[in-house]
Formats: sequence, structure tokens, C-alpha cells
Amino acid sequence: MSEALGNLSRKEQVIRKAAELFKEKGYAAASMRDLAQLLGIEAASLYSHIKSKEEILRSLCFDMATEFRKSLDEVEKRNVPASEKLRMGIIGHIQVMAKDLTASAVFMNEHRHLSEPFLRDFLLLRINYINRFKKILEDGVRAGEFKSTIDKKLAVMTLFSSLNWMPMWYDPDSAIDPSALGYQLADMLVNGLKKNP
Amino acid sequence: MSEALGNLSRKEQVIRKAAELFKEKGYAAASMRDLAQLLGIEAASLYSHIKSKEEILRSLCFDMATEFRKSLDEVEKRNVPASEKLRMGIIGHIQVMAKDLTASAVFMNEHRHLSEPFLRDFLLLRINYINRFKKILEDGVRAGEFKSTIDKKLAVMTLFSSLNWMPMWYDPDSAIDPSALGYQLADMLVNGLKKNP
DNA sequence: AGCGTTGCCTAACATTTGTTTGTGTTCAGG
DNA sequence: CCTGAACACAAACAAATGTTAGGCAACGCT
Repeated sequence: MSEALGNLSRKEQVIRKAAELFKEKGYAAASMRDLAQLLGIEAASLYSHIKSKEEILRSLCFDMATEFRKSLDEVEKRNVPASEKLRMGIIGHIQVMAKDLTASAVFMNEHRHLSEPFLRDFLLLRINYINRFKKILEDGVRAGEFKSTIDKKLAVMTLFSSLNWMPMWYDPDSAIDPSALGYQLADMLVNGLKKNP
Repeated sequence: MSEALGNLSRKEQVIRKAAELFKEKGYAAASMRDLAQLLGIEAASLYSHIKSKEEILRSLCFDMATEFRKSLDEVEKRNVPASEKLRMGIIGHIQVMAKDLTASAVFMNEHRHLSEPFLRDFLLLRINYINRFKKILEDGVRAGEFKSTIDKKLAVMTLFSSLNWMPMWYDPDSAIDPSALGYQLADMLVNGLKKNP
């Protein structure tokens, strides 16, 4: 079995194209025949490379989840104030997304089509990731860096909403590059739109 | 034809349940038989009330679009600073959503399944609405109320991301009520998370 | 009493869905 | 040259899809 690169090449090609299709039409509305046509082959031929339609979704979702976790791991190691940690977390999250905007879009919009027990596993990973951000926020409030007036759930959910929709509208060829985007987004959420007098 | 109320009653019932189903499973993955079962009838019976599956989606999407437009109409009439207009726009948007969280979720997640020419029409309404917010933002920058350092497209898209995901996580029975939610969300986006010294 | 409307049913339809089976071809490595 | 893997195909499958046709029962209205 020469899976090392042999599989990767063609299988990964299938998964990539699938990601594009899933992003565009949604998982449920995207048929295997659509996908096959995009690759210039017959639908049945897909099954030489993948076990099922859902396996594709699974690998897309869980691979992204791993990347997000790794990014946050790095941030948590640092010994910096909470507001700085938050900024770094946001920037990291954006960078992970920017590395694969298509997979990111699928990750956040189509994960609900995972079947059990994979859906449960996925949601656990997700809530864990969110809670780690929430903890940073709470640390920041305790340290007097953040307002205590804002509901913490609201704050963290707003944060993720802003982040997670980025793949839907961001154009990688646009004027603003991913790292600048991360910085500006972090600034906007931490400092707000208002001019500081 | 006594459409005035006769239709409304049962047809509206069908559409409401459909909205719940579409929100939960997504439009494409939700079958007419699922919907029928939820209503305790057979799938074929649905067609006494509606013309097609997509007609349901259409009425959900365009009814919400109308509500959003009306809300922003009111805000634009007011003669207040841009930052205040933005705050009012955000609060209005939240309130429209809070009035029907289910339809709101469908509106933003499932509109892509509209067929032409309805999709085109919908997207035009949407971009128009966004541009009106963008204009408020630009007025605010010109008036020196908002930072000029932040990319305007980024700002407005982040704004809508935060708003539009609300129906996905907001629990109407939670501690924070919709109007407080609107206020806090507006404050967070305009003033940021950081404590003002 | 008779009428039209409303609401639902059963039966059926053509299509599309994900997937399986079996077969053929191409090509690199021993 | 032979073997086996990688890749693709055509044909078929059962199941699920949105939708139509025709009919039956109950109700309010004149």
C-alpha cells in the first residue's frame, strides 16, 4: 500500500473539489454526480477514492477542527495579558481560515449534516474551542482589561459570528490581505468602531 | 374567495412549521414528507395549501427582507449623528430578528436555494440593505465619529456577520432579553470590548 | 336541501439520490 | 513479461425526492 502520496494526490483532489461544491450548493444539494462531473469522471468512479459522501464531509470538518485547536494551543502557551491573547487568538483563527477558505466555509455551514456519532464529536470539539476563548474573555474581565457590563456569552458568540462568516465574503484577491484582515478584525472587536478621543 | 383569513390560518401554519424544519435540517435536506409528518398529514395534502416547496422558502425570505427594509426606513428618517444611527439600525435589525427567530435563521442560511430569478431579486434587496448601512458608516467616518483606519467593507461585513448569526445561538428564554441584546451588541461593535479608561 | 370551499386521503408518476458490482485499461516495479 | 495497484467505466439497485390526479368527507352559506 503506497498510501503515502498515491492516495493523497487523487483522493485529496476529490475532496478539494467536493469542498468547492459543498460550499457553493450546500452539502445536501450537492450530488455525487455533480462532483463527478466537476472532476470529469463518472459518479461511480468516485468510490475508488472515497468510501462515502459523508466521509468527505467528515475529513473536511475534522481536519479544520484540528487546525483551529492547534492554533489556539500556541496562543495559550504565551504569557501575555488577556486582551493580547484575545487578539492573537483572533488573528490565529483568521489565518487558519485564510489557509483554506473553502474548507472553512464547509466547516461552519455544513457540519450539521454529519451523522451520529460524528456530529456529537464535532460539536464537543467546537464547544471546547469556544469555551477556551470564553475563558480568555473572563480572565480579561477579572484583570480589568475588558468591560464587565457585557454578557459573556453574547460577547463570545458575537466574536465567533464575525470570524466564521469571513469565508463567505472575503475575496483573497482583494486589497486587504489575510494578516491585515486579522489585525483589523481584532482591533474592531476589541476597541470598537468609535474613534478613541 | 375568502383568502383574507381562510388561507392565512392553515397556510401560515404550514409555512411556520416549514420554517422550523428548514432551520433545523436545512432546506435541501428537509423533505415534504418530513414536513407533512410534523403537521400530522400526508405529503400530498400540503399542496392544497402551497404551490411548491420553493414557494414556502420564497415567502419566508422575502417577508423577512421586507421587515428589515421597513426597520431601516424608520432609522434613516431620524436626524441624529451617524454613530447613533448605526446603533439604532443594529437594534432595529435585532428586533426584527427577535420577532421571528426561526424565519430569520432560514432567511440568512437557506436563501441560496432560491431559484432564478428570485435569487437574483433577493440578493439585490440584500446588497441594497447592506449598502445603506455602509453609507451610515461612511457618514460616520466623514463626521469624525468613526475611525478611518478600518476597511469599510470589512467593518460592514463583520457587523452583519455578528447580527446574522444571532438566531443560531440566541435562546429567547435566556436571561438577556432581545432589546437588551440589541443594546449590548450595538455597544460592543461601536465601543469594543475594552474598558474605556 | 344544495352548493362551494376547505382539508385531507390514496395511488401513482418521473427523477434523482447514494452506492455496489463487475469489468476494463494503463502503467510502474519485480 | 508478469503482477498488482490505480483509475475509470457501464449497468444497475433500492430508496427517497417533489409533485399531480382524482376522490371523499365535513363544514358554513344561501
